[in-house]
Amino acid sequence: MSTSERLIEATRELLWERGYVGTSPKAIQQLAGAGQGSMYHHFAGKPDLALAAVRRTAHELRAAAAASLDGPGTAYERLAGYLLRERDVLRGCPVGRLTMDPDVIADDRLRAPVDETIDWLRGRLASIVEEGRERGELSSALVPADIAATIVATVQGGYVLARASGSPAAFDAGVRGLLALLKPSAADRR
Amino acid sequence: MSTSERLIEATRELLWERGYVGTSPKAIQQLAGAGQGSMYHHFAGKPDLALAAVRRTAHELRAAAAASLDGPGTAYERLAGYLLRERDVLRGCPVGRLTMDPDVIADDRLRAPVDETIDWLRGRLASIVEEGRERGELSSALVPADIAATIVATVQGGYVLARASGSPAAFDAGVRGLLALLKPSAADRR
DNA sequence: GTCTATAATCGGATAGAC
DNA sequence: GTCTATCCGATTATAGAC
Repeated sequence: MSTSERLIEATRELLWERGYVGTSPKAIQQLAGAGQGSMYHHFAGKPDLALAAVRRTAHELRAAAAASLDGPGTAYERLAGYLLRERDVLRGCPVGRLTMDPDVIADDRLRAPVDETIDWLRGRLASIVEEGRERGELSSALVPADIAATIVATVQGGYVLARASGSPAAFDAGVRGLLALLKPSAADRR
Repeated sequence: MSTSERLIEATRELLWERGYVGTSPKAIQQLAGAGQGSMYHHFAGKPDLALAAVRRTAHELRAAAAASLDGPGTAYERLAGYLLRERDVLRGCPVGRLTMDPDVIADDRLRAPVDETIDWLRGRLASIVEEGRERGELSSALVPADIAATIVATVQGGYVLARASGSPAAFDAGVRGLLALLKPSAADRR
């Protein structure tokens, strides 16, 4: 792996673990096994390197979500597949956690990939809910965009609950609760 | 207000805004209008001061939540009251945001008030869901502890969505979606 | 209780040799 | 491309005078 690659991967790791404010160039260099000069040769500075790292992480998250959401099955099954897919729950979401970083939110270039990823996910989930409604798999009373927001929020908030308690159990409980609420009732299958 | 009070209030403010890692003693002193010696006279150091600040914030959050949850009304109405109460959405949750701070999670003393607060909230919400089930106001198919986790997660995750997009709209959408899912259907009111 | 002085280390980067 | 040297301000304190 090239030095530039190692620097980006090290930055992704540290951003996930410690956030933007908590990640120093020195720590990145050590994890990447690269010297200072090397880092500043490949990247303009910390924000530049972070941008490359965040973009890559955002793309990967999108691909992983798409893998769950684009499969076969009813709308409910695909939503359940997404919600129940394996996650490193206690590490949290590598994209969502950046929203709590004031320096990320303050920088439009850094915030953009975060915003776009979450926005894309909401849109994708909304269209699945819409499909479910049309096919009578989900209650027609549901507003797709609202339910999509609820789903993404439950996942993002589930990480908060898990990290607060030090156990993934709370994340799982939140997901179970949501799936129970989404579950089509006999009345909806008309 | 005493110097010690001003230091705690300044720390609460900065922890909310910038997190633990992003908050320096110097910034606290400036915001509090206190000198270094003054701060180290009243508190042992940054962790000690942060602990005092976090405990107070946790207590206040609990009191605010209780005010919504202990009122009159049906279970659904009280849950809706809690979910729809006024919030400084773009600032996020002063307690929940701490879970993304590695130094807070690593320190048991700092994590404890966070864990206890969220745990208390989950319990309080679960008992309201349970009441609603017993009175036939909510579907008896719901598992109170799971729904409670879903509610807290939706709120915590709603902050993430809002901050990602730079607008409170996404938070509101998530809450609307959840309320629609919770809404008792004719079939449940038997 | 509060102030100023001092200090070791880190953060974030630039310069220039190799 | 990578390395070492250097820089300046911030971080997180401690010591001791007032």
